[in-house]
This record gives sequence, C-alpha cells and structure tokens, in this order.
Amino acid sequence: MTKRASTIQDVADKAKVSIKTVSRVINNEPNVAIKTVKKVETAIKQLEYQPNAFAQSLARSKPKIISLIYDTPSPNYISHIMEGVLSFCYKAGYEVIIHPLRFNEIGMLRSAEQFIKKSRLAGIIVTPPHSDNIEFIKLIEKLDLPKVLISSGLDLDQSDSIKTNDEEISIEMTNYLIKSGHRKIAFIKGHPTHLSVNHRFIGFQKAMKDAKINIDNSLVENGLNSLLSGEQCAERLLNLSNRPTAIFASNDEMAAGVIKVAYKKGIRIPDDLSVVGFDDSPMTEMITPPLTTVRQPLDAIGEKSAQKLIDKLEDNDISHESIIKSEIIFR
Amino acid sequence: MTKRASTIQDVADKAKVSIKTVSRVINNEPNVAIKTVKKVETAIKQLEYQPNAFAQSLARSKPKIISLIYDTPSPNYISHIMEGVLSFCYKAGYEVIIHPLRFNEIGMLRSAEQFIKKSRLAGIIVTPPHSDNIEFIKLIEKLDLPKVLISSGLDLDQSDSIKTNDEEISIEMTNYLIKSGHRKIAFIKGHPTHLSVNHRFIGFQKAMKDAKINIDNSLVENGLNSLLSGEQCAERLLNLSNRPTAIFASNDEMAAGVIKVAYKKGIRIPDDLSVVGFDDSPMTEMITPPLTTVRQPLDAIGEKSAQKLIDKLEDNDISHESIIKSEIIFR
DNA sequence: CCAATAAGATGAAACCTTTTTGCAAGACTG
DNA sequence: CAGTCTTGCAAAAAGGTTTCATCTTATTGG
Repeated sequence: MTKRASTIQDVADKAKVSIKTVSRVINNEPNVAIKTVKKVETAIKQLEYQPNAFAQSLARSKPKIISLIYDTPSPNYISHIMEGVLSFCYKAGYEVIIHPLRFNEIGMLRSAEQFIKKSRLAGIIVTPPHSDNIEFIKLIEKLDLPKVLISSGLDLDQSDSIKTNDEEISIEMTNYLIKSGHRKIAFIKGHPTHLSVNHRFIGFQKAMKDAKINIDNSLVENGLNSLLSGEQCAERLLNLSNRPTAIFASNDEMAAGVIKVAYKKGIRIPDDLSVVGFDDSPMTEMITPPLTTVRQPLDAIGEKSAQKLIDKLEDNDISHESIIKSEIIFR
Repeated sequence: MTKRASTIQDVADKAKVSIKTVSRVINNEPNVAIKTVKKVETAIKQLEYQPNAFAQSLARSKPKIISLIYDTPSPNYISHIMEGVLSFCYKAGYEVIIHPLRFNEIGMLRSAEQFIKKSRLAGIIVTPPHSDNIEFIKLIEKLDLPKVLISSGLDLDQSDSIKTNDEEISIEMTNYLIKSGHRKIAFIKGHPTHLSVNHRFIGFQKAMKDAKINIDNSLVENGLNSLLSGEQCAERLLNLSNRPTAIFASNDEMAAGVIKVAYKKGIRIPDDLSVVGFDDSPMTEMITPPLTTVRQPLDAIGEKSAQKLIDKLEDNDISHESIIKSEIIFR
C-alpha cells in the first residue's frame, strides 16, 4: 500500500497527456479538446487525485484562501455568519481560515499583521467590533488586502461593506410600539464602540420625533450588549417612579436581562411591560414569554460578504446590493 | 514601494548566513550559535519577515494544519469548542480549518475525503454527531489521519478521544432530584444517533435503581435534542394523569421546550415542577426561571482535544487525562 | 602539549507539488 | 494553404525544508 498521494504527474502518465494539459483541465482553462478533457477526468477519478492545495496556493500568485476575523460576540451571531461564509466559499472553491482576534489585547494589531502575512490571504472578511476599528482597517489597507466589512459604522466605500438596515427597521419597531399605545418607551443603547448598533438608537429617535413624542432622557440607558448590562439598565429603569411601559433593547441579550429583572420584580410581560429586542438569537424563542424582535438574516449576511469578496478577487462585476434587510418578528 | 513580501533568501542575505541557517532559527532547531541566532533574528525583524505558510506546508511532509469537523449542533456548543481549539493551536503554531459537514447529506463521505486530501491535513478533530459515525471514522482511519474524537460513544482507543463524565454527573443530578424529594421523575432522552448523550440516561437509570425507585416507562420520552422535540415530549408528559414532579432533559434545548410548555399550561416552576437540563448554554441563565443544569467546560474540551492531537502529531508523551469533568450548577 | 576524535556550526543543492511561460509542432478549418 | 486550435516540452518560478557533506571548534588520551 503506497501511502503517497497521487500527483499531477501520475495523472498525466495515466491519461497519456502532458502535465500542462492536466493543469488546463483542473483549472477549466479553454482550448482543450473535449476528448482530452474526458480522458484526464477519468484518470483523475481513478487515481482519486486531489490537487495539493498548498502547492496550488504557492504557485498561484493569489491563493484561494480568505479569512474571517471575529472577536467572540455572541456565539449565535458568529456561528451563523460563519455558516454563510463557509457555504459560499465552499461552492466557490475557496478555503476559509476562521481567526479570532481579541479586540482589546495588547499587540493585537501586530499579531493580526503576522497572521495576514503568514497566510498570504487573498482577502478578508471582518465582523464587528473589528469592522469599526479604524486602526485595524488601516492595517488591512496598508497590506493592500481586499476586504469586506460587516456592519461597519465607518464611512466607507460601498463596495467594501455589507450593512443592515438598522435605522429603518428600528423606526418600524418603534412605530409598532407607538401604535400599540406606548408613550413612555425606554431605550437601551448598545456598546459605544459598536457603531452600527448606534444606528438603532438613531432610528428610535427619528420615529419618536415623527410621532411628536418627547424622549425622556432618564429612559435612555447605556448598555454594553451583555446580559448583565441589560439587567443593570433594567434595574434602574424599572425602579423609576415614572416607569416605562415598554423597553426597546438594542440586542436580545440585553432584552433577556430586562425580562429577567422584570420577572424578579413581579412585573408581568406583556401585560405590565412590553419588551422588544434586536437580533433574534434562538434564545428569543425559548424565553417565556417570547420576545418580539428583529431578525437579522445572519446566514445571508455571511453569504453575501463572501460573495462580494470573491467577486472582487476575481474581478467580476460587482452589482450586488450591499444592504441586507432585517425583518420584525412579532410574537 | 515593493509589494513583494520578503523571503527567506532576503533574510539570509541580510544576516550574511545561509538559507539553511535561517530555517534553523525559524524552527528552533538546535546547534546554532547564539551569535548567529541574534543576527538572524534582527534581520527578520528589520525585514518584517514572515515565513509563507503554504511553502512551509508544502515542503514539510506534515503541514501544521488541522481541521475541526462539525455539523451545526447548537451554535453555542460549536463556538466554544472552536474557541478552545483555536486558542491552543494558535499558541502551538498550528492553523485550523473549520469545516462544516452535513451529517445526512448524500455524498458526505466523498466530499469529506476530498477535503481531507486536498488540504493535506496533519490531523483532525471531530465533534458529535460525526464522532459517532462509524463510516466516517473508518474513512479517517483509511486515510491514515491522526484524530481526536470529542464525546464519541464508539468504543475506541483512549488516546483517540476526549470524553465527558456524562454517566457520573447524570447520577449526581438524579440524586439531587431524589434528595429534593422527587419520586416521579421523567427523563427525556437525546437523539438516538448521539451515543454519548445516551450515557446520560444510563446514569439516570443507575441512580434510580440505587435509590430503589422504579422508573415508570411512561415517564421516559425520546427527544431529538431540539427545542421542538422538547416541547413535544413535555406536551405528552404534562398531560399524563400521573404527571411527573420533575423532568430531567438530556440537553438544555429540550429543557427549554419543557419550560415553554409548562408556562403555557400554567404549571409553575419550580413550585409545581422541577426542570433540570444538561449543557449550560448561556440561554439557561436567561430563561426565567433559571435552570439547574450541568455545565460542560466546552472551551476546555476544545483545548484538550487540540493538545492531544498535537501531542500525537509531534510524538510527545501522551499522558493527559481524556475525561473532562462537568459540574452541576444549582440554581 | 599535540595529534586524534568527537561534536557543533554552517552551507550547497535537491526536493515538495503545482502553475506558468514560451515556443514548437501537429491537427484541424474553411 | 494560411490561419486557428490543440497539445507537448522543458524549465523556471513559488518559498520553504531536508539531506548530507564540510568546515570549525572542543575534548580527550597519551
């Protein structure tokens, strides 16, 4: 039993053609007679030949490898984005290296640079909060690496980013609350460095203004995207003498925190208090009572990002919309 | 501005040594004079040199690349395992390719084989449910690929797998319920192909037997690990005239399903019904009321798996324990 | 103290597998 | 018969690792 994997040479021998011709077939190059293609293909099949990805990457100027950079936001978020990215790249013949990068770690930029150089990436997809980090983006640009930023709040070239319609959907959600009769609506903002999350607040403000309802500043809390911070904000909000009748949280984790506190205090949902969130992690469904929430199509976001990046790399026409719409799930 | 990245040759020139010597320094090989090492290191720093990972992989017989195979179980599960694997591999200088593989897809085995060959993997880490798939394991063995299986129920060489103490902890959990006064305890089993989950049931049986409590068969349900199946099981269990006072679910998603149904039926938790789960996804905390549950240290499992695999690859002494203990979180 | 020998440091060239590059030659087309 | 496709050849990348030989030193025995 020869353990040695077969090489392109073996295939060439078996098909009785030259190496170059095999290479042509593998890479779908034009100008190969159909008959020859067939011969080569059967040889490949018989030998169970698979081109060595490293040799290919080395020989090509641009290896077919991209990376997805993340920083452990919610597992749900990242794993769905990942799913979308992987499934598209798989079809397109690209390999993906998932790379975690701690946002606040010292030397994070240097280690990122090392990683990028070492892997000779063809391109990079960046998720929040890194996509909001101007230093990091500059590094990528310095290295001349094609990129796609997901939900970046930075003001960038359209062709470089995939965004969600946070502001618009936030308006819609706020209108829903208003239409349901709420006037004292509290808002829990997200992490300050997470720019795109802040668009959610902007939408809220606009909707309130349009409805001519004043926003009571004591009803606006600054959260940190975590369950705990949601609890803390809720604690303050629900202790107010002028307690809100609805709370709009910038993400589901914080919304869950609100529910937890409300439960502890014996405040009934949705009878005494309406709670709405943003993100639709599956947890939303499990929570009793279920939350009305905004569903972001994360898989689609991942897929589009990958598509956009690969189109760039291969100089295809870039005509895809860059905004992926979320929708409200009423519960 | 030369865009070309610097090569080992450049470093050699700058340090006035041979390529081989630079290679020695990069790979920490012995028998290099300290003075020489210094010279080379400064040259590397000045040129911002990073070895090309593909060239390395190509030249080495075994590339420093391993893969983590998964099949979208709960996002929480996979992303924590991933976290552990990545962080260890990063330190050890290995790259990780995360590869999704649909369990029931036709041609799944062939596509897996292609992937493994193409990437010239050094080793592979397999998560459930693939780690229970005998066909898949055989494929890996045929390809002669070092492996570590996470929570495999198959009866394998110890050195090939990382397990959790499911049975033991399940006994402990059952004892806790019994000690709390419960006698009519229902059990919701997990997905039948997910062997390790079944050890949880075995533990439950043992504990009940030891306590001399008969298990009422109508109180044992077959779930499928999903929220929905949890709801269905709960529906049946809670409609029984002889309704259980406690329900032990094999994972948290099913436990959440139970809670959802109980809530709908107006059954109060924990007053009328105790619910305990297994897994400790963060959802558990958010759910109101919080669940008593088993916490599996997923990051640690990922880390140990990576360590075990890499130790194998590098012929280090393999002396690590292969069982990672879970603990019960009382709430 | 010196030759003999071992041990350590270094380098030259082959090798890993594929793509690419020209160029030449044979095989068609109309 | 000129022109366009196909195909092959051989060699040069791509950027490392590895084998093995060589040149220095250090150690040892006498």
